[in-house]
Amino acid sequence: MIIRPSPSISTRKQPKQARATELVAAILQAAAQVLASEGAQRFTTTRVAQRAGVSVGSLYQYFPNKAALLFRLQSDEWRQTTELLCGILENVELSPLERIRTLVHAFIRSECEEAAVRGALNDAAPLYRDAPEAQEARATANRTVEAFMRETLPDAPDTGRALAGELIMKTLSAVGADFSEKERTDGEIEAYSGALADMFCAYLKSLGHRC
Amino acid sequence: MIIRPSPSISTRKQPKQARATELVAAILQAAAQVLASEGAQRFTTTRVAQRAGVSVGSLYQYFPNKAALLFRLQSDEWRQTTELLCGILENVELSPLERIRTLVHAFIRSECEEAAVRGALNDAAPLYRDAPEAQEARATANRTVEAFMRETLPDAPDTGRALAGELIMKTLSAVGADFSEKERTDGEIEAYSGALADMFCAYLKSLGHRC
DNA sequence: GAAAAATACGAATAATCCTTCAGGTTTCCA
DNA sequence: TGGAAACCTGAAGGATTATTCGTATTTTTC
Repeated sequence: MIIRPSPSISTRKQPKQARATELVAAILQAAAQVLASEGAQRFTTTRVAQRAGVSVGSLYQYFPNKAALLFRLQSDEWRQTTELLCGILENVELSPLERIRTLVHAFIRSECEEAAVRGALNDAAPLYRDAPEAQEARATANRTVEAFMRETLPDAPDTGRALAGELIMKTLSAVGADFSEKERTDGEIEAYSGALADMFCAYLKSLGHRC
Repeated sequence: MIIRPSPSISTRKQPKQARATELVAAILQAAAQVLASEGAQRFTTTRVAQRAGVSVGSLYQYFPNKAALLFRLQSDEWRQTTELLCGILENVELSPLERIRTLVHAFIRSECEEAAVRGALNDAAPLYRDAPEAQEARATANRTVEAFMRETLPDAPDTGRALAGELIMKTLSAVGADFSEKERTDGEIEAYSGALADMFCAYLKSLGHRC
């Protein structure tokens, strides 16, 4: 059993003036660039500051430590992805299975668009994933999926439904991360997300979804 | 695009005397212990040597660098898992779908048995995964799966079959890794591997497997 | 039993990195 | 306009780590 000291990620200070806001934005942008071009291994607060054209000290005024900076990047990605996916899930014009298909496609494509950043962010996950903030973010995502599953499988027993939701979500995120580790062509993305959607649909049908 | 210098992992020297063989064994055992108890972050050659009761210098006589030691651990796990799974895939007394079910269960269980080591090994993957040796190991695994898929889906077109095989393999390994990140009860393992097998079977059936 | 080969040792090296802090600059507001 | 608050700086501290290499010990060989 691994016990990692959960890094304190609480924000240190909020920018109040315009220049500070710009500075934070510059740092975040630089951080993503460093992550993408140098990898998680060489992701360094000094390097980020240098790339942003500011001093390290400034960085530490708005991020208490390196983990906080990484978590912020991850958090922003999450928010972006969540919005994308929720929009699809709530689109009542599509049947549940069509929504799944659309969702898988959108997710895989979005993962591949910034493959380098997301891959490196994944490699760095041990640094921030045990923070309470990160755990709560995952819990929120779970609830959305659960609601969708209730709609898709109204007759299935609660436990089976919850399990199916968890499985689909885990599969999507884990396989998406793995898939986006290499650069992919549009054709590959199309084929892969199609197959993944096929698998999910076949599974849901077998669980009693009436189509 | 991330370009990592691929760490040279070629073996440095083979133990020729009995004491050297024992030393290597002690190092490997200690390495697994350190990985499990301290995590990838604090996995250090010095710490491994200390735990093994030998000197760091001795470690570096049989492993050219830290990555090589990690890769050796991963490699041993792979060999072990591969043997387990091949045994199941070649069991002609079971139908293909029964084999899938058995395989998924065995794999998930095996992942969970040494969850701590495998999880940490995963976290450390960036250090060794780009080595040519690691890439070749993955290629070998692919061929086994392909052979099985040919048997399971004799009528499907080649491209679709290859994709399905890749998808199932990726899903299994990615989801297994994610699932084993927390400690699991036997019940959870049973339920989860059952659901995963259900999903694979439903998918294969939808692809035209006659059952 | 002595030379050679293999093995073991571990202090020292060289490099990297996170984070702080004392002191200067800019912006705000009354 | 002047003081307070916010902001920015970057050299330096403190800590960790991967790896080497000169030396000492053990085993093998002849």
